This record gives sequence, structure tokens and C-alpha cells, in this order.
Amino acid sequence: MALKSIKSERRRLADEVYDQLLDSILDGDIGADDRLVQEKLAAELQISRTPVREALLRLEQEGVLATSSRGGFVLHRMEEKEVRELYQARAAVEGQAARILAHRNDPQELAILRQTIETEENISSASAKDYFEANRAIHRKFVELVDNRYLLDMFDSIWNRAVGFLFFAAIEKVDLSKSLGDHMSLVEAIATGDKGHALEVFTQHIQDGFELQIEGLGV
Amino acid sequence: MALKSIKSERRRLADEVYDQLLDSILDGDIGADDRLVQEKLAAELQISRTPVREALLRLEQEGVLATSSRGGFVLHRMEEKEVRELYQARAAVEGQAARILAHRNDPQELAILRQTIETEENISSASAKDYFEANRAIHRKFVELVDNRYLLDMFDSIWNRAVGFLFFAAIEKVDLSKSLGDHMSLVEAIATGDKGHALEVFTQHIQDGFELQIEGLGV
DNA sequence: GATGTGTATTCTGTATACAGTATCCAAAAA
DNA sequence: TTTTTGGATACTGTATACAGAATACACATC
Repeated sequence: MALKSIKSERRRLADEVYDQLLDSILDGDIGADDRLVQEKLAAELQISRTPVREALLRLEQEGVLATSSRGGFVLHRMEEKEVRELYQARAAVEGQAARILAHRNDPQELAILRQTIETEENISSASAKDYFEANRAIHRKFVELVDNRYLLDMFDSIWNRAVGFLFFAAIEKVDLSKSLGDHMSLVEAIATGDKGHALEVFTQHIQDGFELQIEGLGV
Repeated sequence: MALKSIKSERRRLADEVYDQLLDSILDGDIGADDRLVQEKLAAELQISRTPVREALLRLEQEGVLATSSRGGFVLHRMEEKEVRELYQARAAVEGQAARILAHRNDPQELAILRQTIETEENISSASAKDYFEANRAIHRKFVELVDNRYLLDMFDSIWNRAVGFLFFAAIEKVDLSKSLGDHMSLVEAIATGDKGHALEVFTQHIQDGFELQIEGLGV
């Protein structure tokens, strides 16, 4: 007899709220103009304010939301300087991941990466959101393979901050396919086994993304 | 007339609790065997359970505490694998900081760094805690100078996880002064202006720390 | 003694209640 | 009109109350 533990499935309401909010942000149901108020949300979800509050505070701490001067929470808007900082942080995490993977240079891992890229880049109707998710899935796979919970946490934290405005993905003005297809070259950089080289290629890829981003924002 | 806004000073009880807990952990007042229970803590602090709960959950999310199977929270213990992951994460953040500083190669910044190191390394009675704090202050200064809130957040998050067991600092078995004095060479690496070199030196410094750590743990 | 079962206790998660503060609005004063 | 001022409103932070789940322990059974 082997029953699976159900403990892992027992979640708190706050977790549920947290996920729903993040999804709603990604879907655009919560936009830049919306103000999230604890009482209102609680009423809408038909639960008490306590778990709602917990979820909101968590999202604030993670930099997804910010407190509005008029009370409640709003999407955290970034100035160009902050976007640059975010990209630098991305480079730190993903660059280190690249170094580690290059050092290992494991053929099996390389195969997984190539497989992932092929699957994810094969999206038919590339809405900005679809593109964002595909791009995230590809980049996340590199970090997943490293098998380092801290790097992965940092990765998720960074990308979640981008969810509100679909940073790291393209915007209307930018050709969506422009930065697609580049991902295979990331794998090849790792396959050289040269840590320094892999890092530089990743950094450059992210830097390119940053410039596209700024261009797209029209800043 | 110019009155300073007092808004920034108005903090929530949860923040106070959070800081107190972190301090107590650093001071060793909360040890590996202590179980933190919401009700008990609230009674001790003479406040309600709500802000206590908030602080505890935050510390859990940040990886400082973990839930005990018997209820309540305990210090999050790490296996060797996890310590290694933490050091890799450190290298990611501090290595990227080094790259950026090297790229700038700003004499004024270098002066600040040298100054900081001289001040902090001049500790008379080096208890493990003092050493930890001096070491943290030095390494933090590098990241502060980059002026990137994300990198700095990541730095703090990583080092806070180490607070419970004074990782990144030495332990009894290890000669405390062994890794002191190395810090000037970090500055010199940055002063070369070579990004790749600076990164490698930082990575190596952190790697050395990891090995000292493992040695100290007797693993 | 080993093993199983019922019960008390502990602790959490969620709901609700209350009080203080900031914002907003409308009327009064300049 | 513009400015000031009083008060209603909106929202938060904290306290308290309640119910359910897990653990621990004592007792019963083999």
C-alpha cells in the first residue's frame, strides 16, 4: 500500500489569493489603474480580510505591488533606472547559472535545453503574454537545471516583478520574433564549456533584451 | 520652515517584531533548539498575535525560519548541499557587483571601499558575531556602491539566511583571521578595470569562504 | 512490553471587531 | 475665485474570538 501524502496539497487561503492575483495581473485583468483594497477584494472573494491582507503584503514585499498614497495597493511602476537595475539582477542570476552549466557541460542537460527551446518557440499566435511565458519558460529551464533553490527563487522573484508590464517580453512596437531564435546560441555558448564565455553571451543576450525593452517603452 | 516628514519613522509593529527576532537570532538568544510560537511571543511582547504572525511568516518566506512539525517556527537548518547553493547565490550577486564596479573603475568608489575595509577589519575582540558583522559590512559596501536595489535586496536576503548559524563567518575551529585581510585584494581586482578578472577573484574569494565553512562544520 | 485507541492540549488559520489616521468633499471665510 | 476648516468616509493596523487539525499522552488491549 502506498498512499500519497496529501499534506503538500493543503494550502492556505492566502496562497490561493496570492496565485489568483498574480494570474490576474499577468492576464491584464488587473491593470495599472486598478487599486486593490483589502476589504473590496475580501468581499469579492467571499473570504475575510486576513488572508487577503497576507497575500497583498507578500506581493508588496516582492515588489509586484506598491502601496498607493490613497490607500490600497497598485501595480508597482518602474522608471527606466529601475528597469535597468532589474536587468542587471537578471544578468547576475542567469549569468551565474550559465557559468555553472558550462562548467558541467553535461550533454544530457544540453539536450533538455534544446528540447525546451524547440517546444516553447513553437508558439503559433504570439500575443505578448504568450511570448512572455514562452520566454520565461526557456530562461527558467536553464536555472532549473542548475538545481539551486536560491538562484531559482531569485529568478522567480525577478520575473514576477516583470509580470505587471510584461517586461522581458516584447511590446507592440517591437518585433516579437526579433529576439526569438537567439536562444539556441545560448545553449551553444554553454556547450563550449567556457564559463567566462557563457557568462558573456548570457549577459549580452539580456542586455539586448534591455535595449529592445527601452525601445519598446519609447523612453 | 522645513519640518522633516515623520512618515518614514512610523513603522508597523510587525516590522519591529521582525527586526527584534533577527537581532535575537544574531545574538544567539534564539538558538537552534528554540521553538517560536505565535501566542507565546505575542504574550512576551505584550502585543496581539497578528503582527507577530506577520513577522514570523516573513522570516519563513525569507528562509530564516522554518515551520516545525510540532507547530511553531524554528531556525532553518541547512544541509551541506544547501550551504553550497547559498554560496553559489552569493557569488552570483557579489560577482555581478564586482563586474559592474570594475567596469566603472571609479577612483572615488575604490577609496570608499578601502576606507571601509580598514575600518571594519580593525576589530579588537573578534567574536564570531563581530567577525560576521564586519565581514558583512565590507561585502555589503561593494553591493551598495553599485546602487541597484535588487542586487542589494538579494544580498541582504542571502546574508540574513546565514545569520542563524553565522555562515560566511568563521566558526571556532577555523582561524578567524585566516580570511581577513583578503579584502583589499578584492578592491585591487576591481581596480584593474577588467570585468572578467574581478568576477573571477570574487568568485574565488567566496569559494574559499565556502571551503573554510565546510571545514569548520566538520562535514 | 508492544500496540493500538480515545482524549486533552497546543497551535494554527480564518473571521470579526474596534480604533486611529489619512483622504476627500463641501461649506465658510478671505 | 482661492483658501481654510470641519467633518464624513475609506482604509488600514491591531486585537480578539472561534473552529479545526495535529501532536502528545494516558489508558486499554493483546
